[in-house]
Amino acid sequence: MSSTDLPAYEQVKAFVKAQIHSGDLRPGDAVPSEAALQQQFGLSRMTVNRAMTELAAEGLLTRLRGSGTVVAQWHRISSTLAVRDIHEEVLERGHRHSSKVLTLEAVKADAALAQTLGLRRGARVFHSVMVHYEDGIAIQLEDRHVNPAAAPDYLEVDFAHTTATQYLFQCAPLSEARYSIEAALPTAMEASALGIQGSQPCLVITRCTISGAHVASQGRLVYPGMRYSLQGNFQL
Amino acid sequence: MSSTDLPAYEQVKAFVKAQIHSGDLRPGDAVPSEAALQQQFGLSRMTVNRAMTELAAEGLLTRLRGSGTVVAQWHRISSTLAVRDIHEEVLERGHRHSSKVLTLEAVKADAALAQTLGLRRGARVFHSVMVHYEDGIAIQLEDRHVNPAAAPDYLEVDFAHTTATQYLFQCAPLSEARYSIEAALPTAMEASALGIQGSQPCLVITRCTISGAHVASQGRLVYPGMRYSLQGNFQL
DNA sequence: ATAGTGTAGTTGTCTATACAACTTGTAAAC
DNA sequence: GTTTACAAGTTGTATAGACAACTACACTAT
Repeated sequence: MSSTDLPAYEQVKAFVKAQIHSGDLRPGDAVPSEAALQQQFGLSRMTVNRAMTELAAEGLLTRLRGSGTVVAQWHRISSTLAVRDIHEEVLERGHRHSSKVLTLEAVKADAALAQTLGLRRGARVFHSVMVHYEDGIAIQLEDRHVNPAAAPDYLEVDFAHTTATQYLFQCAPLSEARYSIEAALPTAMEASALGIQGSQPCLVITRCTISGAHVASQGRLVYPGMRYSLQGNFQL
Repeated sequence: MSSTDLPAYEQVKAFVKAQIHSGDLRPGDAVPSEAALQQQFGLSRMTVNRAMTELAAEGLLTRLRGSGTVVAQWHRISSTLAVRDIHEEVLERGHRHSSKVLTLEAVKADAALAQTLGLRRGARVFHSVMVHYEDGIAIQLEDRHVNPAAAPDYLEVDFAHTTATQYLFQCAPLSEARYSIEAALPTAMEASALGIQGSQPCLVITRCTISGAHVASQGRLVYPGMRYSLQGNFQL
């Protein structure tokens, strides 16, 4: 019966969004109180409250108990950078994925690595280097150091049938991650593995995943700049 | 009286999070139903429902009406890339911000630009190029094309007292944005403006902001790779 | 065996109410 | 004028109940 089939709280959200959208409500402006919206829409306050609470969680509104609700100053783009398996990612694009293991070994941690993994210097850590291909073209080089405490059998894994990300997800559930994205030139080794020239800029994602108390792994993901870009879309 | 001062629904969230955290619940595993948690915690269903709904919104759980709740397969990193003013950003880091306008003009749109801005070829658009400095060091080159429909007085703005982002926010509230992040070499002009060598890789963010029906602006933001990195942190 | 039916269980939404915590402005007391 | 006290308005949280929409599974009739 209502205009559309959208739930009532979604309609309230859409209404407020539209007003921000159109410039009717500008950052800093006061938004009608829940009581006002409740009357206007003929809904219970809980329903209106859900709408407003969600908009606040999305970052569009700033609410203050006792004072009121205003349009937030900065609209955030929440780029959901997925920590996910590149295998799945390639398949989702409808392409064929393959990979090659270049290195799979145990090494002694140097000072820097020991610090990021939370181990003492000289501790045994696993090291792997792999290249991932999309339809035969190299798109990612994955240089990873793994904490043995998180994945004791890392060296025995058959990476023809699973990927490092997949395996690590299984044996060390993700609880926190830190990453940094920068532009850099590949090392000579990386350039040759990716089949590009050493002067070609690459997107480098350095990622550190934490599982419970352990730092599970530290990875350096190198993407050829010409073949890859991180994309995002932010609506409203 | 409850263990902490956290609201009940937050305690339920924390409980489920902890189980995922510890590996007690793994991706794909079934999570207790709302009815079960309701009994276990002695809460009403609405309270438990709020907890679970929020966890689902955060991407930790996947819920299916009629079927149940399972731990989500991929934990998303929501990197909140803020569409915000670089001026504020620098000040927040406790540094000094300054900028220089290199170009501020009206030009005729070529085919590509006309398409992204949703105008016809040859239409009048505004074009600005600025360099932003943090404590005197160039950190961003901002090359921007603006739709006159969104900001008619763009050429008259005094960019000594305001920034392009700030001004555009005022006259064209943001409703949607698309962006792409890639590594690339700067053009000769960009390199000299930033005071770097043309062979130094840069992080290039191409951003397109949409305000209502108009595409308000299209920008190319170039960051020297050695001086800038996008950082993110994802907890739980 | 197969198709259809029904039932129990699960999540999605909504209501009406209640109280708590907080802000703001006004009025009273000093 | 300054401080205090109070009242009205606002959001945050929680409850108990209700119905709808959907799934999964067991059971029945064919």
